[in-house]
Amino acid sequence: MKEQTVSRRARLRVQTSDEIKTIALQLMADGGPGAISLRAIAREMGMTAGAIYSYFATRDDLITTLIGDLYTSAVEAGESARDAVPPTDAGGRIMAWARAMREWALANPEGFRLIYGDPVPGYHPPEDGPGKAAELRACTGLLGLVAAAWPTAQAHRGDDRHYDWADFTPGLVAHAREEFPDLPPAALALTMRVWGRMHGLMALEIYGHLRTLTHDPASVYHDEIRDLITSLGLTL
Amino acid sequence: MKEQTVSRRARLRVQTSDEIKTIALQLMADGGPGAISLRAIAREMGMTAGAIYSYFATRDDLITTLIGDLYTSAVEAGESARDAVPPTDAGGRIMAWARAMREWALANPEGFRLIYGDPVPGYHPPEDGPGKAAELRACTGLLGLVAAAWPTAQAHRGDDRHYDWADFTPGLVAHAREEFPDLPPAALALTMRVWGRMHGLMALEIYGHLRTLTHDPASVYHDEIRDLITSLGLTL
DNA sequence: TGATTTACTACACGCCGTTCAGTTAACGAC
DNA sequence: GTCGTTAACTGAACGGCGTGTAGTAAATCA
Repeated sequence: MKEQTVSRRARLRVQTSDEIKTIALQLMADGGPGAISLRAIAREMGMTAGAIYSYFATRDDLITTLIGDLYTSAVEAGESARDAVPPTDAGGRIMAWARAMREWALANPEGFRLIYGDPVPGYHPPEDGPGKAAELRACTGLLGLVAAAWPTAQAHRGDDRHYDWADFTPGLVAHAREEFPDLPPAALALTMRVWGRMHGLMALEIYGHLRTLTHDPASVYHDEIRDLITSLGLTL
Repeated sequence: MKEQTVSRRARLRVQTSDEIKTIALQLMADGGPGAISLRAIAREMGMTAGAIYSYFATRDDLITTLIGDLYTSAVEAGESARDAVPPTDAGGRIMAWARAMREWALANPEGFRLIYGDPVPGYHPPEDGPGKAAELRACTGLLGLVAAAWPTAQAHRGDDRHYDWADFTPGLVAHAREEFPDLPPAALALTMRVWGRMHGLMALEIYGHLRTLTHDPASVYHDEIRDLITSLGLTL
Protein backbone atom coordinates (compact mmCIF):
# COMPACT_ATOMS: atom_id res chain seq x y z
CA MET A 1 0.00 0.00 0.00
CA LYS A 2 2.56 2.57 -0.99
CA GLU A 3 -0.18 4.82 -2.32
CA GLN A 4 -1.61 4.82 1.20
CA THR A 5 1.48 6.55 2.49
CA VAL A 6 0.75 9.76 0.60
CA SER A 7 -2.36 10.18 2.68
CA ARG A 8 -2.93 11.07 6.32
CA ARG A 9 -0.69 14.13 6.54
CA ALA A 10 -1.32 15.07 2.92
CA ARG A 11 -5.04 14.48 3.31
CA LEU A 12 -5.23 16.58 6.42
CA ARG A 13 -3.22 19.22 4.67
CA VAL A 14 -5.61 19.42 1.74
CA GLN A 15 -8.53 19.41 4.13
CA THR A 16 -7.16 22.28 6.19
CA SER A 17 -6.25 24.19 3.08
CA ASP A 18 -9.79 23.78 1.78
CA GLU A 19 -11.19 24.89 5.10
CA ILE A 20 -9.10 28.06 4.94
CA LYS A 21 -10.43 28.81 1.48
CA THR A 22 -14.02 28.03 2.43
CA ILE A 23 -13.89 30.31 5.44
CA ALA A 24 -12.21 33.01 3.41
CA LEU A 25 -15.02 32.87 0.84
CA GLN A 26 -17.59 32.96 3.60
CA LEU A 27 -15.93 35.96 5.25
CA MET A 28 -15.89 37.64 1.87
CA ALA A 29 -19.56 36.84 1.23
CA ASP A 30 -20.62 38.76 4.33
CA GLY A 31 -18.19 41.60 4.69
CA GLY A 32 -16.67 42.17 1.28
CA PRO A 33 -13.24 41.27 -0.03
CA GLY A 34 -11.64 43.45 2.60
CA ALA A 35 -12.97 41.23 5.35
CA ILE A 36 -10.59 38.48 4.32
CA SER A 37 -7.96 38.65 7.03
CA LEU A 38 -5.65 35.88 8.15
CA ARG A 39 -6.48 36.67 11.74
CA ALA A 40 -10.22 36.41 11.14
CA ILE A 41 -9.81 33.12 9.28
CA ALA A 42 -7.62 31.71 12.02
CA ARG A 43 -10.05 32.89 14.68
CA GLU A 44 -12.85 31.09 12.88
CA MET A 45 -10.75 27.93 12.77
CA GLY A 46 -9.52 28.11 16.34
CA MET A 47 -5.95 28.72 15.27
CA THR A 48 -3.50 31.55 15.33
CA ALA A 49 -2.84 33.71 12.33
CA GLY A 50 0.70 32.50 11.84
CA ALA A 51 -0.45 28.93 11.27
CA ILE A 52 -1.93 29.88 7.90
CA TYR A 53 1.56 30.56 6.66
CA SER A 54 2.05 26.80 6.56
CA TYR A 55 -0.50 26.71 3.75
CA PHE A 56 -0.14 30.01 1.94
CA ALA A 57 3.08 31.95 1.71
CA THR A 58 1.27 35.24 2.05
CA ARG A 59 -2.21 36.67 2.12
CA ASP A 60 -1.94 37.67 -1.51
CA ASP A 61 -1.19 34.04 -2.33
CA LEU A 62 -4.41 33.01 -0.67
CA ILE A 63 -6.32 35.67 -2.56
CA THR A 64 -4.74 34.60 -5.83
CA THR A 65 -5.91 31.06 -5.18
CA LEU A 66 -9.40 32.25 -4.32
CA ILE A 67 -9.57 34.30 -7.51
CA GLY A 68 -8.63 31.22 -9.50
CA ASP A 69 -11.36 29.15 -7.88
CA LEU A 70 -13.99 31.84 -8.29
CA TYR A 71 -13.09 32.64 -11.86
CA THR A 72 -13.22 28.97 -12.74
CA SER A 73 -16.66 28.62 -11.20
CA ALA A 74 -17.87 31.66 -13.15
CA VAL A 75 -16.52 30.31 -16.42
CA GLU A 76 -18.05 26.92 -15.77
CA ALA A 77 -21.41 28.58 -15.18
CA GLY A 78 -21.09 30.27 -18.55
CA GLU A 79 -19.94 27.14 -20.33
CA SER A 80 -22.71 24.93 -19.05
CA ALA A 81 -25.37 27.53 -19.83
CA ARG A 82 -23.95 27.85 -23.32
CA ASP A 83 -23.83 24.09 -23.84
CA ALA A 84 -27.49 23.81 -22.95
CA VAL A 85 -28.25 25.62 -26.20
CA PRO A 86 -27.66 23.80 -29.51
CA PRO A 87 -24.54 24.95 -31.41
CA THR A 88 -26.70 25.88 -34.37
CA ASP A 89 -28.26 28.67 -32.34
CA ALA A 90 -25.21 30.93 -32.16
CA GLY A 91 -27.20 33.90 -30.93
CA GLY A 92 -28.90 31.86 -28.24
CA ARG A 93 -25.56 30.60 -27.02
CA ILE A 94 -24.27 34.14 -26.65
CA MET A 95 -27.37 35.13 -24.72
CA ALA A 96 -27.09 32.06 -22.51
CA TRP A 97 -23.46 32.83 -21.72
CA ALA A 98 -24.21 36.48 -21.02
CA ARG A 99 -27.16 35.72 -18.76
CA ALA A 100 -25.23 33.06 -16.87
CA MET A 101 -22.36 35.46 -16.28
CA ARG A 102 -24.63 38.18 -14.95
CA GLU A 103 -26.49 35.75 -12.74
CA TRP A 104 -23.23 34.40 -11.39
CA ALA A 105 -22.09 37.94 -10.67
CA LEU A 106 -25.33 38.79 -8.89
CA ALA A 107 -25.07 35.61 -6.84
CA ASN A 108 -21.40 36.23 -6.06
CA PRO A 109 -21.01 40.00 -6.07
CA GLU A 110 -17.98 39.89 -3.81
CA GLY A 111 -16.43 37.27 -6.04
CA PHE A 112 -16.95 39.55 -9.00
CA ARG A 113 -15.24 42.35 -7.13
CA LEU A 114 -12.39 40.06 -6.24
CA ILE A 115 -11.88 39.04 -9.87
CA TYR A 116 -12.39 42.32 -11.64
CA GLY A 117 -11.77 44.96 -8.99
CA ASP A 118 -9.22 45.89 -6.40
CA PRO A 119 -9.61 43.09 -3.93
CA VAL A 120 -7.30 44.63 -1.41
CA PRO A 121 -5.06 47.67 -1.30
CA GLY A 122 -1.67 46.69 -2.55
CA TYR A 123 -2.76 43.44 -4.10
CA HIS A 124 -1.62 42.99 -7.66
CA PRO A 125 -2.45 39.79 -9.51
CA PRO A 126 0.51 37.77 -10.74
CA GLU A 127 1.12 37.63 -14.47
CA ASP A 128 0.50 33.90 -14.54
CA GLY A 129 -1.24 31.68 -12.03
CA PRO A 130 -4.68 30.17 -11.70
CA GLY A 131 -6.45 33.48 -12.21
CA LYS A 132 -4.85 33.99 -15.58
CA ALA A 133 -5.56 30.41 -16.55
CA ALA A 134 -9.25 30.88 -15.82
CA GLU A 135 -9.23 34.16 -17.70
CA LEU A 136 -7.76 32.44 -20.72
CA ARG A 137 -10.49 29.84 -20.44
CA ALA A 138 -13.10 32.59 -20.37
CA CYS A 139 -11.49 34.15 -23.42
CA THR A 140 -11.64 30.83 -25.20
CA GLY A 141 -15.33 30.59 -24.44
CA LEU A 142 -15.97 34.05 -25.83
CA LEU A 143 -13.75 33.37 -28.80
CA GLY A 144 -15.83 30.31 -29.60
CA LEU A 145 -19.00 32.35 -29.47
CA VAL A 146 -17.46 34.93 -31.78
CA ALA A 147 -16.13 32.20 -34.08
CA ALA A 148 -19.63 30.83 -34.51
CA ALA A 149 -20.82 34.31 -35.40
CA TRP A 150 -17.86 35.23 -37.56
CA PRO A 151 -19.37 34.44 -40.97
CA THR A 152 -22.33 36.72 -40.38
CA ALA A 153 -20.42 39.22 -38.24
CA GLN A 154 -17.98 39.95 -41.05
CA ALA A 155 -20.79 41.23 -43.27
CA HIS A 156 -22.01 43.58 -40.55
CA ARG A 157 -18.66 45.02 -39.62
CA GLY A 158 -17.87 48.64 -40.21
CA ASP A 159 -14.61 50.20 -41.23
CA ASP A 160 -12.57 48.92 -38.33
CA ARG A 161 -8.87 49.29 -38.07
CA HIS A 162 -6.90 46.54 -39.76
CA TYR A 163 -5.50 44.14 -37.18
CA ASP A 164 -2.39 42.00 -37.39
CA TRP A 165 -1.42 39.09 -35.23
CA ALA A 166 1.30 41.34 -33.87
CA ASP A 167 -1.35 43.50 -32.24
CA PHE A 168 -1.99 40.75 -29.73
CA THR A 169 0.16 39.00 -27.19
CA PRO A 170 1.92 35.84 -28.39
CA GLY A 171 0.22 33.68 -25.79
CA LEU A 172 -3.24 34.68 -26.91
CA VAL A 173 -2.36 34.37 -30.60
CA ALA A 174 -0.95 30.88 -30.20
CA HIS A 175 -3.95 29.80 -28.21
CA ALA A 176 -6.46 31.29 -30.61
CA ARG A 177 -4.84 29.93 -33.77
CA GLU A 178 -4.71 26.50 -32.27
CA GLU A 179 -8.33 26.46 -31.16
CA PHE A 180 -9.80 28.31 -34.12
CA PRO A 181 -7.38 28.10 -37.08
CA ASP A 182 -9.69 29.86 -39.50
CA LEU A 183 -10.17 33.07 -37.55
CA PRO A 184 -8.33 36.25 -38.59
CA PRO A 185 -6.80 38.71 -36.12
CA ALA A 186 -9.83 40.95 -36.36
CA ALA A 187 -11.86 38.28 -34.62
CA LEU A 188 -9.68 38.67 -31.55
CA ALA A 189 -10.42 42.35 -31.43
CA LEU A 190 -14.10 41.65 -31.83
CA THR A 191 -13.94 39.14 -28.99
CA MET A 192 -12.53 41.78 -26.67
CA ARG A 193 -15.27 44.15 -27.71
CA VAL A 194 -17.88 41.51 -26.93
CA TRP A 195 -16.22 40.95 -23.58
CA GLY A 196 -16.23 44.65 -22.86
CA ARG A 197 -19.85 44.93 -23.82
CA MET A 198 -20.88 42.18 -21.45
CA HIS A 199 -18.64 43.50 -18.73
CA GLY A 200 -19.67 47.15 -18.78
CA LEU A 201 -23.24 47.04 -17.52
CA MET A 202 -22.43 44.13 -15.24
CA ALA A 203 -19.64 46.06 -13.53
CA LEU A 204 -21.76 49.18 -13.20
CA GLU A 205 -24.57 47.14 -11.66
CA ILE A 206 -22.41 45.17 -9.25
CA TYR A 207 -20.66 48.30 -8.03
CA GLY A 208 -24.01 49.97 -7.44
CA HIS A 209 -23.89 52.64 -10.11
CA LEU A 210 -27.18 51.58 -11.70
CA ARG A 211 -29.07 51.15 -8.44
CA THR A 212 -29.65 54.87 -8.17
CA LEU A 213 -30.90 55.02 -11.76
CA THR A 214 -33.15 52.10 -12.59
CA HIS A 215 -35.16 49.39 -10.88
CA ASP A 216 -34.76 47.00 -13.78
CA PRO A 217 -31.10 46.60 -14.72
CA ALA A 218 -31.85 43.12 -16.05
CA SER A 219 -33.96 44.46 -18.91
CA VAL A 220 -31.34 47.01 -19.84
CA TYR A 221 -28.68 44.32 -19.85
CA HIS A 222 -30.78 41.93 -21.91
CA ASP A 223 -31.59 44.61 -24.45
CA GLU A 224 -27.91 45.36 -24.70
CA ILE A 225 -27.02 41.72 -25.30
CA ARG A 226 -29.83 41.40 -27.81
CA ASP A 227 -28.42 44.39 -29.66
CA LEU A 228 -24.97 42.84 -29.50
CA ILE A 229 -26.29 39.63 -31.03
CA THR A 230 -28.06 41.37 -33.90
CA SER A 231 -25.00 43.53 -34.48
CA LEU A 232 -23.16 40.26 -35.12
CA GLY A 233 -25.69 39.47 -37.83
CA LEU A 234 -27.37 36.81 -35.75
CA THR A 235 -30.96 36.34 -34.73
CA LEU A 236 -32.36 35.27 -31.41
CA MET B 1 -14.71 94.94 7.24
CA LYS B 2 -17.11 92.30 8.44
CA GLU B 3 -16.42 90.26 5.32
CA GLN B 4 -12.80 90.30 6.36
CA THR B 5 -13.65 88.49 9.53
CA VAL B 6 -14.64 85.31 7.71
CA SER B 7 -11.07 84.97 6.53
CA ARG B 8 -7.85 84.14 8.39
CA ARG B 9 -9.08 81.07 10.27
CA ALA B 10 -11.45 80.10 7.50
CA ARG B 11 -8.81 80.69 4.89
CA LEU B 12 -6.24 78.61 6.71
CA ARG B 13 -8.83 75.96 7.20
CA VAL B 14 -9.61 75.74 3.50
CA GLN B 15 -5.90 75.76 2.75
CA THR B 16 -5.15 72.91 5.13
CA SER B 17 -8.14 70.98 3.89
CA ASP B 18 -6.91 71.38 0.32
CA GLU B 19 -3.44 70.27 1.34
CA ILE B 20 -4.88 67.12 2.86
CA LYS B 21 -6.74 66.34 -0.33
CA THR B 22 -3.73 67.11 -2.51
CA ILE B 23 -1.47 64.85 -0.51
CA ALA B 24 -4.11 62.15 -0.49
CA LEU B 25 -4.34 62.28 -4.28
CA GLN B 26 -0.57 62.20 -4.55
CA LEU B 27 -0.32 59.22 -2.21
CA MET B 28 -2.97 57.53 -4.30
CA ALA B 29 -1.16 58.32 -7.54
CA ASP B 30 1.92 56.43 -6.42
CA GLY B 31 0.69 53.58 -4.31
CA GLY B 32 -2.91 52.98 -5.27
CA PRO B 33 -6.08 53.92 -3.44
CA GLY B 34 -5.06 51.76 -0.51
CA ALA B 35 -2.09 53.99 0.18
CA ILE B 36 -4.41 56.73 1.39
CA SER B 37 -3.98 56.55 5.13
CA LEU B 38 -4.56 59.31 7.60
CA ARG B 39 -1.24 58.55 9.21
CA ALA B 40 0.64 58.79 5.93
CA ILE B 41 -1.06 62.08 5.09
CA ALA B 42 -0.32 63.47 8.51
CA ARG B 43 3.29 62.30 8.30
CA GLU B 44 3.65 64.09 4.99
CA MET B 45 2.25 67.25 6.56
CA GLY B 46 4.23 67.07 9.77
CA MET B 47 1.14 66.48 11.86
CA THR B 48 -0.39 63.65 13.79
CA ALA B 49 -3.14 61.50 12.38
CA GLY B 50 -5.75 62.72 14.81
CA ALA B 51 -5.47 66.28 13.54
CA ILE B 52 -7.14 65.32 10.28
CA TYR B 53 -10.31 64.64 12.19
CA SER B 54 -10.68 68.38 12.53
CA TYR B 55 -11.24 68.48 8.77
CA PHE B 56 -12.88 65.18 7.93
CA ALA B 57 -15.05 63.26 10.32
CA THR B 58 -13.64 59.95 9.14
CA ARG B 59 -11.41 58.51 6.49
CA ASP B 60 -14.41 57.49 4.44
CA ASP B 61 -15.51 61.11 4.48
CA LEU B 62 -12.19 62.13 3.01
CA ILE B 63 -12.46 59.47 0.34
CA THR B 64 -16.01 60.53 -0.46
CA THR B 65 -14.78 64.07 -0.97
CA LEU B 66 -11.91 62.87 -3.16
CA ILE B 67 -14.30 60.82 -5.27
CA GLY B 68 -16.44 63.89 -5.77
CA ASP B 69 -13.48 65.98 -6.91
CA LEU B 70 -12.13 63.28 -9.21
CA TYR B 71 -15.48 62.48 -10.72
CA THR B 72 -16.10 66.15 -11.38
CA SER B 73 -12.75 66.50 -13.11
CA ALA B 74 -13.50 63.48 -15.28
CA VAL B 75 -16.89 64.80 -16.27
CA GLU B 76 -15.42 68.21 -17.05
CA ALA B 77 -12.87 66.56 -19.29
CA GLY B 78 -15.69 64.86 -21.15
CA GLU B 79 -17.79 67.98 -21.36
CA SER B 80 -15.07 70.20 -22.73
CA ALA B 81 -14.00 67.60 -25.29
CA ARG B 82 -17.61 67.28 -26.37
CA ASP B 83 -18.10 71.04 -26.58
CA ALA B 84 -15.10 71.33 -28.89
CA VAL B 85 -17.18 69.52 -31.52
CA PRO B 86 -20.13 71.33 -33.12
CA PRO B 87 -23.54 70.17 -31.90
CA THR B 88 -24.51 69.26 -35.45
CA ASP B 89 -21.94 66.45 -35.38
CA ALA B 90 -23.71 64.20 -32.88
CA GLY B 91 -21.49 61.23 -33.67
CA GLY B 92 -18.33 63.27 -33.30
CA ARG B 93 -19.49 64.53 -29.93
CA ILE B 94 -20.01 60.99 -28.71
CA MET B 95 -16.56 60.00 -29.91
CA ALA B 96 -15.01 63.08 -28.30
CA TRP B 97 -16.67 62.30 -24.98
CA ALA B 98 -15.64 58.66 -25.12
CA ARG B 99 -12.03 59.42 -26.02
CA ALA B 100 -11.77 62.08 -23.33
CA MET B 101 -13.11 59.68 -20.73
CA ARG B 102 -10.67 56.97 -21.66
CA GLU B 103 -7.77 59.38 -21.72
CA TRP B 104 -8.75 60.73 -18.33
CA ALA B 105 -8.91 57.19 -16.99
CA LEU B 106 -5.49 56.35 -18.40
CA ALA B 107 -4.04 59.53 -16.93
CA ASN B 108 -5.73 58.89 -13.57
CA PRO B 109 -5.99 55.14 -13.25
CA GLU B 110 -6.11 55.28 -9.48
CA GLY B 111 -8.82 57.88 -9.68
CA PHE B 112 -10.82 55.60 -11.93
CA ARG B 113 -10.42 52.80 -9.42
CA LEU B 114 -11.51 55.10 -6.65
CA ILE B 115 -14.66 56.11 -8.52
CA TYR B 116 -15.73 52.81 -10.01
CA GLY B 117 -14.05 50.17 -7.88
CA ASP B 118 -13.61 49.19 -4.28
CA PRO B 119 -11.28 51.90 -3.11
CA VAL B 120 -10.83 50.45 0.32
CA PRO B 121 -12.18 47.50 2.23
CA GLY B 122 -15.27 48.52 4.09
CA TYR B 123 -15.83 51.73 2.23
CA HIS B 124 -19.32 52.14 0.89
CA PRO B 125 -20.27 55.30 -0.95
CA PRO B 126 -23.12 57.30 0.58
CA GLU B 127 -26.38 57.46 -1.31
CA ASP B 128 -26.06 61.20 -1.81
CA GLY B 129 -23.05 63.44 -1.57
CA PRO B 130 -20.64 64.95 -4.07
CA GLY B 131 -19.92 61.65 -5.77
CA LYS B 132 -23.54 61.10 -6.64
CA ALA B 133 -23.88 64.69 -7.80
CA ALA B 134 -20.98 64.24 -10.21
CA GLU B 135 -22.44 60.95 -11.38
CA LEU B 136 -25.73 62.67 -12.12
CA ARG B 137 -23.81 65.28 -14.08
CA ALA B 138 -22.10 62.53 -16.07
CA CYS B 139 -25.49 60.98 -16.73
CA THR B 140 -26.78 64.30 -17.95
CA GLY B 141 -23.88 64.54 -20.37
CA LEU B 142 -24.55 61.08 -21.72
CA LEU B 143 -28.26 61.77 -21.84
CA GLY B 144 -27.58 64.83 -23.96
CA LEU B 145 -25.49 62.77 -26.36
CA VAL B 146 -28.26 60.21 -26.60
CA ALA B 147 -30.87 62.93 -27.01
CA ALA B 148 -29.03 64.30 -30.02
CA ALA B 149 -28.98 60.82 -31.50
CA TRP B 150 -32.51 59.89 -30.51
CA PRO B 151 -34.24 60.68 -33.84
CA THR B 152 -31.91 58.40 -35.78
CA ALA B 153 -31.44 55.89 -32.97
CA GLN B 154 -35.15 55.17 -32.82
CA ALA B 155 -35.12 53.89 -36.37
CA HIS B 156 -32.25 51.53 -35.64
CA ARG B 157 -33.63 50.10 -32.45
CA GLY B 158 -34.60 46.49 -32.23
CA ASP B 159 -37.43 44.92 -30.31
CA ASP B 160 -36.43 46.21 -26.91
CA ARG B 161 -38.54 45.83 -23.86
CA HIS B 162 -41.10 48.59 -23.36
CA TYR B 163 -39.95 50.99 -20.66
CA ASP B 164 -42.06 53.12 -18.36
CA TRP B 165 -40.98 56.05 -16.26
CA ALA B 166 -41.64 53.79 -13.29
CA ASP B 167 -38.70 51.63 -14.33
CA PHE B 168 -36.34 54.38 -13.27
CA THR B 169 -35.71 56.14 -10.00
CA PRO B 170 -37.75 59.28 -9.38
CA GLY B 171 -34.68 61.47 -9.09
CA LEU B 172 -33.38 60.46 -12.48
CA VAL B 173 -36.80 60.76 -14.12
CA ALA B 174 -37.38 64.27 -12.75
CA HIS B 175 -33.92 65.33 -13.85
CA ALA B 176 -34.24 63.83 -17.31
CA ARG B 177 -37.72 65.20 -18.02
CA GLU B 178 -36.64 68.64 -16.98
CA GLU B 179 -33.50 68.67 -19.11
CA PHE B 180 -34.89 66.81 -22.12
CA PRO B 181 -38.69 67.02 -22.07
CA ASP B 182 -39.16 65.25 -25.39
CA LEU B 183 -37.33 62.05 -24.54
CA PRO B 184 -39.30 58.88 -23.77
CA PRO B 185 -38.32 56.43 -21.00
CA ALA B 186 -36.60 54.17 -23.51
CA ALA B 187 -33.98 56.86 -24.02
CA LEU B 188 -32.95 56.48 -20.40
CA ALA B 189 -32.39 52.78 -20.90
CA LEU B 190 -30.39 53.49 -24.02
CA THR B 191 -28.29 55.99 -22.12
CA MET B 192 -27.36 53.36 -19.57
CA ARG B 193 -26.45 50.99 -22.35
CA VAL B 194 -24.22 53.62 -23.90
CA TRP B 195 -22.63 54.19 -20.53
CA GLY B 196 -22.06 50.49 -20.07
CA ARG B 197 -20.55 50.20 -23.48
CA MET B 198 -18.05 52.96 -22.80
CA HIS B 199 -17.35 51.64 -19.35
CA GLY B 200 -16.73 47.99 -20.17
CA LEU B 201 -13.52 48.11 -22.17
CA MET B 202 -12.24 51.01 -20.11
CA ALA B 203 -12.66 49.08 -16.86
CA LEU B 204 -11.07 45.97 -18.30
CA GLU B 205 -8.13 48.00 -19.52
CA ILE B 206 -7.58 49.97 -16.33
CA TYR B 207 -7.74 46.84 -14.20
CA GLY B 208 -5.18 45.17 -16.44
CA HIS B 209 -7.34 42.50 -18.02
CA LEU B 210 -6.50 43.56 -21.58
CA ARG B 211 -2.78 43.98 -21.01
CA THR B 212 -2.20 40.25 -21.32
CA LEU B 213 -4.22 40.12 -24.53
CA THR B 214 -3.47 43.05 -26.80
CA HIS B 215 -0.87 45.74 -27.32
CA ASP B 216 -3.38 48.14 -28.81
CA PRO B 217 -6.40 48.54 -26.55
CA ALA B 218 -6.96 52.02 -27.97
CA SER B 219 -7.89 50.67 -31.39
CA VAL B 220 -10.25 48.13 -29.94
CA TYR B 221 -11.92 50.83 -27.88
CA HIS B 222 -12.21 53.21 -30.80
CA ASP B 223 -13.68 50.52 -33.03
CA GLU B 224 -16.18 49.77 -30.31
CA ILE B 225 -17.21 53.41 -29.98
CA ARG B 226 -17.42 53.74 -33.77
CA ASP B 227 -19.73 50.74 -33.83
CA LEU B 228 -21.76 52.28 -31.03
CA ILE B 229 -22.14 55.49 -33.02
CA THR B 230 -23.26 53.76 -36.20
CA SER B 231 -25.64 51.59 -34.17
CA LEU B 232 -27.28 54.88 -33.13
CA GLY B 233 -27.82 55.67 -36.79
CA LEU B 234 -25.14 58.34 -36.80
CA THR B 235 -22.10 58.80 -38.98
CA LEU B 236 -18.63 59.88 -38.01
C1' DT C 1 -8.95 91.71 28.85
C1' DG C 2 -11.43 87.54 29.56
C1' DA C 3 -14.26 83.64 27.58
C1' DT C 4 -14.61 80.62 23.99
C1' DT C 5 -13.79 78.25 20.02
C1' DT C 6 -10.39 75.82 17.24
C1' DA C 7 -6.15 73.22 15.80
C1' DC C 8 -3.38 70.19 17.32
C1' DT C 9 -0.55 66.70 20.22
C1' DA C 10 -0.01 62.63 23.00
C1' DC C 11 -1.63 58.52 24.16
C1' DA C 12 -4.51 54.45 24.15
C1' DC C 13 -7.31 50.68 22.01
C1' DG C 14 -7.90 47.08 18.94
C1' DC C 15 -7.32 45.72 14.32
C1' DC C 16 -4.08 44.13 10.60
C1' DG C 17 0.11 41.17 7.97
C1' DT C 18 4.24 39.18 8.90
C1' DT C 19 8.19 36.99 11.28
C1' DC C 20 10.42 33.84 14.40
C1' DA C 21 11.94 30.93 18.28
C1' DG C 22 10.03 27.15 20.55
C1' DT C 23 6.79 23.18 21.31
C1' DT C 24 4.27 19.16 19.98
C1' DA C 25 2.85 15.50 17.24
C1' DA C 26 3.14 12.59 13.34
C1' DC C 27 6.05 10.35 10.11
C1' DG C 28 9.87 7.15 7.75
C1' DA C 29 13.65 4.20 8.58
C1' DC C 30 15.95 1.07 11.21
C1' DG D 1 9.67 -0.12 19.02
C1' DT D 2 12.69 3.51 18.98
C1' DC D 3 14.96 7.47 17.04
C1' DG D 4 15.94 11.35 14.05
C1' DT D 5 13.32 14.31 10.99
C1' DT D 6 9.76 17.09 9.46
C1' DA D 7 5.63 19.52 9.54
C1' DA D 8 1.87 22.04 12.12
C1' DC D 9 1.08 25.12 15.34
C1' DT D 10 1.60 28.58 19.38
C1' DG D 11 2.73 32.91 21.40
C1' DA D 12 4.95 36.91 21.39
C1' DA D 13 6.72 40.59 18.97
C1' DC D 14 7.16 44.59 15.28
C1' DG D 15 5.32 48.19 12.74
C1' DG D 16 1.28 50.11 10.57
C1' DC D 17 -3.53 51.13 10.44
C1' DG D 18 -8.33 53.96 11.85
C1' DT D 19 -10.36 55.89 15.60
C1' DG D 20 -11.37 57.93 19.83
C1' DT D 21 -10.26 61.13 24.08
C1' DA D 22 -8.01 64.28 27.31
C1' DG D 23 -5.33 68.13 27.44
C1' DT D 24 -2.72 72.33 25.58
C1' DA D 25 -1.86 76.42 23.21
C1' DA D 26 -3.19 79.79 20.13
C1' DA D 27 -6.40 82.47 17.56
C1' DT D 28 -10.85 84.69 17.70
C1' DC D 29 -14.72 87.12 19.56
C1' DA D 30 -17.27 90.10 22.92
